[in-house]
Parts: sequence; structure tokens; C-alpha cells
Amino acid sequence: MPVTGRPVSEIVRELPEPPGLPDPLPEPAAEDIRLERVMAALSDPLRLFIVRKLLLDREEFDHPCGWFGLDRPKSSLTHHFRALRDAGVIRQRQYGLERRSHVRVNDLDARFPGLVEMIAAWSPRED
Amino acid sequence: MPVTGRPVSEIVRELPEPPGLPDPLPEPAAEDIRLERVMAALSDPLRLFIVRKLLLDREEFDHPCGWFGLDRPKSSLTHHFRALRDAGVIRQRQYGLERRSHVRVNDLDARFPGLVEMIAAWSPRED
DNA sequence: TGCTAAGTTCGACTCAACTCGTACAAGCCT
DNA sequence: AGGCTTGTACGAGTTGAGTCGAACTTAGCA
Repeated sequence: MPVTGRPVSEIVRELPEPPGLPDPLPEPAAEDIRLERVMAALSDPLRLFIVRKLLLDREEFDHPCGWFGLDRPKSSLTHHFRALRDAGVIRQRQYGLERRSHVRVNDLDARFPGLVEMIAAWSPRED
Repeated sequence: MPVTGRPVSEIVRELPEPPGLPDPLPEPAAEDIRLERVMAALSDPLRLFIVRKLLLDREEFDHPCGWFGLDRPKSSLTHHFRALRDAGVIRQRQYGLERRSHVRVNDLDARFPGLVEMIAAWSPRED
């Protein structure tokens, strides 16, 4: 995975919200995020890839599905992005045709201190 | 869950191994522990309970299955303890009839800094 | 010797999750 | 209007995980 080399201290600080965003899609409130569900969401390699790319290769505030370069059917991607959103890991907004996502760094850090930073610092094995 | 109130700084420091222990049961080497598998192991509420109790209510170096007070069939417990051991979360040793477990704090902390501390600090919701 | 206790192994059942094709909806553009 | 793009909804097939009962193994002990 390409990595920009941004320091971890910057990764765990969520970008400020640009003004005039669409409303977020339905998601759990920060206090309703469950560790078991977050763990289950992050136990899938594809979803872990998505979250890591959002953290490490972030270019904008929000990113559409196409930006990830995932070679999977669209219905599979819908499934995985929804799993991440339902668990409270990402927030999604509808921009016209596109549905863009970012990691809920502030909410995750408030509930589970150190989790986002650990994921950002972790390097997946090659084999 | 009862909690002894030990400081987190003590929790993330694994107890020193007493001398004369039996060999550990087969387990992945520290460098082979996979984050996806650890996440999957911790996505089950019962296993999260086991790990938290091992971290927070520890009384000895190793604890047998009976110590946890889990009201499940023995074959179910075998399944869950094995899932934790296969993922590299706990180490198990055979003491006569008993199979005792402890969390591999040092190995987990080396691979995924902050994970154990986050789990120890986290409080499950009541509902 | 034989009982008991701790835990395993095996097989069966259930259920949730992953995968994907197909059909559909909703914007954007010419 | 018509076509293109982004993504959803639904359904089906498959796989894997959790659950448990029943039979077995092993160690300790009376």
C-alpha cells in the first residue's frame, strides 16, 4: 500500500469539516459504538485496507469508493462500506452521485483511545 | 465485571514467568500474529470478557477455565480458548488436568502498541 | 483399582457473513 | 430526452463460526 508518510500525530487528528457538507448517512452515535462491532468490522482484510488507506493516503476530507482502486463488484463494496458505517468506523455522505467516506477518528479516539493510532502505525505482512 | 482497580501501567506489563512452567501449547510466534485474526478473536463478547478478566482480575500468572465462572458447556469453552490461542492473544499451558491461560501482553504490545491498554481501559456497556 | 474432575474431539445443527449477478434508482452531461 | 456513471436493493449460493451433546483422554486421589 502506498503511504504518504504523514506523522501519526496528524493521522489521529481528524481533518476539520469543510462547510456546506451534505448530511451524514444514518450511523450510530459516538456513545453507541461497540468495541465488539468495531473489532468485527476490522477483522476483514478488505475493510482493514479501506480504513488504512483512508488514514494514510488521505487526499481530501471525503473519498468516493472509486478512489480506493478496489477490484471487486460494486455490490460487494456496498456491503463492506456499509459494514464499516454500521459499526461506526466511517462516516458517509452523499455528494450527487458519489458516496464519500472518512474515518470517524475523533469518535473512535474518544471511545477507544489508541485504536486508530495503532491501526495507522501497523504494517500488514506481505505473505 | 469485578475490577481490582490495578493501574493500567501495571496491566500492560506482563507478570514475570515463574520458574518450572510446563511448555506452552502450540501458538503462533509473536511475529506471525495477524491483526485481522486478533480483531476477529476479540469480536466475540465472550472472548472479550475472557481477555478483560485476565487483564483486570488477574490473581495468578495463569488461570484455568473454571476460574472465569463461565456458564457454558465445556466444549464451547474449548472452542473459544482455542480461538484466542490460535490468534495469539493468550498463551496456554497444561498443569496436570488443568489448562491455564494468560494474555500475551508483551507480544501484543510489541506488535500492536496500545491495543492491550485500550482493551483494559474500555468499559463494556450494560444494555 | 476404580472414581472423579478438567478438558478434548467429533459430529451435527443453526445462523450470520461474504460474494456476486441482476435489476433498479438517481444525478450529471450533451 | 437519452446515455453514462455511481451506487443501492434483492436474492441465491457458499463458507465459516458459534453452540452443544456425547464419547473419550488424562491426571490425581481415595
